[in-house]
Amino acid sequence: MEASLKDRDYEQVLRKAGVRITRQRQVILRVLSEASDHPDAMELYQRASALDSSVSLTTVYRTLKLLQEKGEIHRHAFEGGPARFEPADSEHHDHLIDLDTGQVIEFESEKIEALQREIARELGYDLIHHRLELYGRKL
Amino acid sequence: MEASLKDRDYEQVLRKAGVRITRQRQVILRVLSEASDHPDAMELYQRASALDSSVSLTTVYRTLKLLQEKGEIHRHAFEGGPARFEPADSEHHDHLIDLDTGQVIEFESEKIEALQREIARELGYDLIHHRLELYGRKL
DNA sequence: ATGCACTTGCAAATCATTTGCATTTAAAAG
DNA sequence: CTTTTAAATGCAAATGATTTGCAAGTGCAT
Repeated sequence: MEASLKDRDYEQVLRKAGVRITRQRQVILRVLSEASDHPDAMELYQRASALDSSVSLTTVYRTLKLLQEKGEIHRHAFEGGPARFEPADSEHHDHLIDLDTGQVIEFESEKIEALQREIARELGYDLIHHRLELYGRKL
Repeated sequence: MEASLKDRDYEQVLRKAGVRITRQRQVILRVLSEASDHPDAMELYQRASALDSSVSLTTVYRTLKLLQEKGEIHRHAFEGGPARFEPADSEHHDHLIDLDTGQVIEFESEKIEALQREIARELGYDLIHHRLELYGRKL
């Protein structure tokens, strides 16, 4: 299963950073790596505690923060709702949010990326990161 | 003063919408129209209550929501901080946030706008609105 | 002037997230 | 394997931003 491969990846990173691999963390890492949607903390908590009832929402939040700091996951605060998460392993991309369903669609545009860097530079800034979200409805 | 002109504008819109012009709202409208930075609710509350101590934070929030619904102001939830507001009268623009000072710089790029619409369409979506924020540091 | 629906301030509620603390546990050391 | 101990956990309470219930106050059409 690809999931266990990814789990291992997370664990390696965490171990290397001197972080203990607890039972709860294993479950959360598994759930995270199996998610292809962009779940929020509560959703992850529900999926995790279904596998192991000893997982608490607090630990989900703490683990998410940890992984975020290690750069293993990305946190997205989309409009009107809790933050949603996704593994960081894929290529950089931005998001289109379906206003009716909340579904998140990923896309990338090197043209836009380039324009952003150019604009920042023109304003005298070094672009550290950006947030580009499109909100739309199915045609 | 330009401020009083804008105040009047806000009042017209609100009156037309059947909204009562209270003393508190007048002060909040004035403070909003005089702001050229992008203040948050607490900042607006402080500026407003300095002019009229009867203004409460609750009313600031209620008025902001009201104006937002009428399309008179824009609310921006930038990363890591409370929402910030600005009058809606100017042209559409996006924002560059100085990571060190929190300063907000406005910019616009018709190229990026066009690309966004194009991307949404390619994904089968009608673009309703978007959020483009650049986070950077002075060169 | 008068009435009443709209507004207000305050306190309490909400929502997402974080933190304090006493208890448990991973995993390094022996 | 045991011991040791700093790190991690769950729970409850705290936070920060914003909203809401409610009793009291007030625009403004008549």
